[in-house]
Amino acid sequence: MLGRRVTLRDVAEQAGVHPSTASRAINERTRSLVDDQTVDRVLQAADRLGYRPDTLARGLKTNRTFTVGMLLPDLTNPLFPPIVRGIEDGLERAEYTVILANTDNDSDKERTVLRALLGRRIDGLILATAQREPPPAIRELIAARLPMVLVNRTMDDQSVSSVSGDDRHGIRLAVEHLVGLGHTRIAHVGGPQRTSTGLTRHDSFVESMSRCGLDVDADLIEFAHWFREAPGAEAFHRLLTRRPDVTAVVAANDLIALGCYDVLVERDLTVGTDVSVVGYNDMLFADKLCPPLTTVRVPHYQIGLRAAQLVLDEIGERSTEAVQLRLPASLVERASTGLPRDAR
Amino acid sequence: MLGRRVTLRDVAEQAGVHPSTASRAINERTRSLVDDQTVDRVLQAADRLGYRPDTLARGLKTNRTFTVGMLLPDLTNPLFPPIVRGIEDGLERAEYTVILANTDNDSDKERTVLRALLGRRIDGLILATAQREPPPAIRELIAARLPMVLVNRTMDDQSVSSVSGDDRHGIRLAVEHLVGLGHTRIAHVGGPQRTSTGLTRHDSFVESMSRCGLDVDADLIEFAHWFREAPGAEAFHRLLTRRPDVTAVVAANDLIALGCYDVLVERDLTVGTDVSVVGYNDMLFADKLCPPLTTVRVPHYQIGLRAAQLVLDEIGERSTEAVQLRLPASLVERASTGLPRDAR
DNA sequence: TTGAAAGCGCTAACAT
DNA sequence: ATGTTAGCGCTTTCAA
Repeated sequence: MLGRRVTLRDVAEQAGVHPSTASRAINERTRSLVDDQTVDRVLQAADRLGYRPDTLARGLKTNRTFTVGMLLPDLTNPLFPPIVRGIEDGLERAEYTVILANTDNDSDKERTVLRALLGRRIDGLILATAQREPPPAIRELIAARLPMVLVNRTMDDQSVSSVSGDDRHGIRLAVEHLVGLGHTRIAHVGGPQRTSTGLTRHDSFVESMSRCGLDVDADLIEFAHWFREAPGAEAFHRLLTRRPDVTAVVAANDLIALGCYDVLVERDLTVGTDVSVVGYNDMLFADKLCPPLTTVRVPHYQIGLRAAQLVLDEIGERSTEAVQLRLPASLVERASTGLPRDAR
Repeated sequence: MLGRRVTLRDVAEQAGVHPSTASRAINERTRSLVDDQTVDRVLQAADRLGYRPDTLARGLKTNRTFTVGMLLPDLTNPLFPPIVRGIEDGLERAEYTVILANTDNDSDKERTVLRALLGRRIDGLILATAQREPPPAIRELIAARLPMVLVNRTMDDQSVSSVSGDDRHGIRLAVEHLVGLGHTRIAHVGGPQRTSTGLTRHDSFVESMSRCGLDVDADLIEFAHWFREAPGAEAFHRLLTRRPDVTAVVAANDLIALGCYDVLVERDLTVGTDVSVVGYNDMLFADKLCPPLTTVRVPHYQIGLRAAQLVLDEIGERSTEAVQLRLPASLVERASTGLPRDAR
């Protein structure tokens, strides 16, 4: 099976035809050019020998590698596995595969891994690392019209397609849920504002509060440097020190919400009774946390699936319009939210 | 940058040398064959033009694709992201990349994706799906001497290298911890016995119990069909119905432990006080569960890292001996274990 | 309908 | 130290 690779020439020889004929017979697209009987002979020979087309050699000729690259901050962030899984499944039918590259939010590393991906002649790129303002390397690729799709984020320049959840609506659901419970002093721990997710969620928080007739004091908002537990905890710590009267907090994502949990526990406050917490993403095990986290569900697997389809479309046709897909978000109520403590 | 790819010929032309000279100058391994000044000229030209070697074309010639494949059941199982991340990081320095393929524990799918991987001429294979008895396709690859490394699992035939945690010791730590707390009626919800992990953990459970002077009644053991919550819950349900007197359970992994949580909650029993539960893996958020899970920590990232090194070694040298690497496991005590209820 | 020939971008023998 | 040549496995003109 590996001793020596079975090549198209071997198949052609077996079938008693020229390699180019064998190629035509094996490729679905060109099969109609070949006599039916010949097709049969070739296919049988291929089968008998266990022939497997060499994707690379084919790519060298056709200028297609059947590979897309994906840039993401870190696969161990629970947000990404379902997205990646969706992408993989979406690419599979087209016999495409994805090569992942973790950037660890480091722009040097991003450049390096991007370089490696381009060295492999990827046919397209999926970005989960997009900032609102793309770095020069990405800008160049856009200019060069490399098929590209953003997941979970958008760029200010909307000439690149994206698939994300409806963050504006999601945050509104979160705020309305808390207001419905009777909360009025609601805080927001936002994410980095250089990302569209951070910006949109913050923006929607402010808007939704106003819409509910609540003042949004600037003290009620603090930003985490990054969408992780520790920066979330730091931000919420600052906020709570300044405004110990808040009864609820909307976190920009679930990991930041976990950071808020830590701060509350440290201050001997009970999550859900003393202070309500809402997260964002409904990540894996959000339902198993202590207490189970009320959060906004985003269809991550679907996001990945649609992103795969979009990038395949762009690879297929030379000119598709950029689209901004926004999949619906929904609220999942669990035990981390409850009536405000002064209503008890 | 993409308009037309910069090729080695372009670089050679710029530098006023023959393409093969340019190739030698650019490749570190052959650089010494070229005059220093020429090297400089070539490197400068390459830099100026933004040349990036074409990994595929190179692979076609050298019979190396700088790619390894990885078969895993499902990336969204929290066990895998840290392992994959370790593999990716371990391969990076060698400019290798990994292509993931999810099998969903379906042997048909495994064959299909394996076929796709082989079509890409992977230089090696990392298996996270190993059963104790490998399927024929894998057996063929072993016979063909495709560099291969197992992660987190081993095969009965030890001719393939593997990297895993020390399951035998890990389970022993779990049992001793429970015995130390005073438990005597300790159950085990095992994993599938066709996997080495399932088998070893069960085996070590029996051995460790005996070593502690406790009888291992056959009723105290039940197996989950698979390492996930639902099968774990079903198994523990059967067990508890038969033996409601157990005060502690050692689960074959954390997800099975979560299944046990569900069963206990359903029966109005409190995890950690009514029944103690120990998991295995210390997966992401095991510390944030309700209650935080006592479990055995396995260094997954390190497992991935070492696996990457091993497969690179095997790819590099034509004949390395198979090794079975076992990295140390340790117990992490949290709130899901406590004194037996009859000791309170 | 099939064959011949060329070439994708690169590297490795061989020749100079 | 460098150039020449050939070819990895495949597809795609162009001819027949």
